[in-house]
Amino acid sequence: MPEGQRADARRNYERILAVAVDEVAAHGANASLEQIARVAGVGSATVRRHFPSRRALLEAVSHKRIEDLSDRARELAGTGESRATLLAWLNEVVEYSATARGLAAVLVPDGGEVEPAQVNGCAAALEDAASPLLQDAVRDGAVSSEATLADLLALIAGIAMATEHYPDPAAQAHRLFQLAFTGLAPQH
Amino acid sequence: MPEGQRADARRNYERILAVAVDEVAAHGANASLEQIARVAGVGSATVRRHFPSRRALLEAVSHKRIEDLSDRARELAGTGESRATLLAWLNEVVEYSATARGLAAVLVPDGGEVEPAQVNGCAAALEDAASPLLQDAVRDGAVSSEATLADLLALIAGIAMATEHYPDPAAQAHRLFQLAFTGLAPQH
DNA sequence: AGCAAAACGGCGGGCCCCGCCGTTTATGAC
DNA sequence: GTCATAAACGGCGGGGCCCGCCGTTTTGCT
Repeated sequence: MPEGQRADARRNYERILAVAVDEVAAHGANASLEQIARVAGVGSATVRRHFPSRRALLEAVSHKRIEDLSDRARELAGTGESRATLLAWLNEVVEYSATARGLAAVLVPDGGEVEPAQVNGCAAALEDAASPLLQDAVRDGAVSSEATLADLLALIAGIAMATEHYPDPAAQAHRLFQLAFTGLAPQH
Repeated sequence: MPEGQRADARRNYERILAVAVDEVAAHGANASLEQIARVAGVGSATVRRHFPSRRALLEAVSHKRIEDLSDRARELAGTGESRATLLAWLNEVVEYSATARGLAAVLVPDGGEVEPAQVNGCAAALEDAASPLLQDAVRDGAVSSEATLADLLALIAGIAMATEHYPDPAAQAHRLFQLAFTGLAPQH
């Protein structure tokens, strides 16, 4: 949001964002932009001015949650047994991805990127924040050294997408993630 | 496809299905039904008559592959070391899910189901066919007894969805699945 | 050949996204 | 307070999509 923005524009931005949070929660990442405009009481062009793409809107919708998760990762760093700490944080990502619809979509590429190198500030922020957690767990030999945070986040996003329409999405997402974390068929 | 169907209807069905396979491969599970009608040279109502929902179309598109995978599971049953056999089959599912777009979508609920109990003949067919592979691996203690085939297929579907727009979707999907299979942080 | 029913496709309705442009509104300078 | 300017607005049209409808066409059987 640029400096020197007019007050009315700012008000509209906040209003649209608040409505978008609710609409995405109700209808998922494909919630109608025109419906968001209607509910917010603005024209559809106004929605587009503030959020030039669906992805931009979803990123804004998820921004607070991504900040919360990043803060949480920083809180957890160095606080306990490394494996359990990492798992606790990842379980919070799973929980958010499964309950806050739209988050999974911004954690992975959506095919609309012009420059792959410039995408995914959202995932990058989470990776940066959780990097110490992963490093501790790898250093302790508790976690596969091959897994990157990008892998972990993509896996969680995929699980959230696959379970979105299950009767209890969050429970199913946690179940699948737990299976993957522990390993479906670990080698001894 | 009903018995006693007219020859023209049959020809249209096959034509639409052939075009749908290509369009879904090119554009993913959300390929436009109208575009499929145009390319097939039929009216959009004809597409709907033969495939009353998008899911029905995707299931038909994926039918051959699901049959192939089911056949493959039956071929593999009892042929070797149980863990490796199961993994080989699952890797074929990963490969198909990542390269044949549309398959992931039919492996999980899509929110449109009226009766949950009647859905997912596709996943059920794969589960049935691969059940002996999983049982062997569980019996041998090579695979977690908690994982069901429904879990495995949902996980693979999620991975395919999350990696769909990566530069090399198949490689990324295999990577993520391998991590999950071996375990991100197996307990000793 | 005639008939009945299956199968067809064009159309309208509603919705969505997107770009456009005349109108409105907020802001800063005087 | 006034005025000018540019930011911001919203309505509209275009194109696309999905869906239901219904008159027309086509097939297959007698």
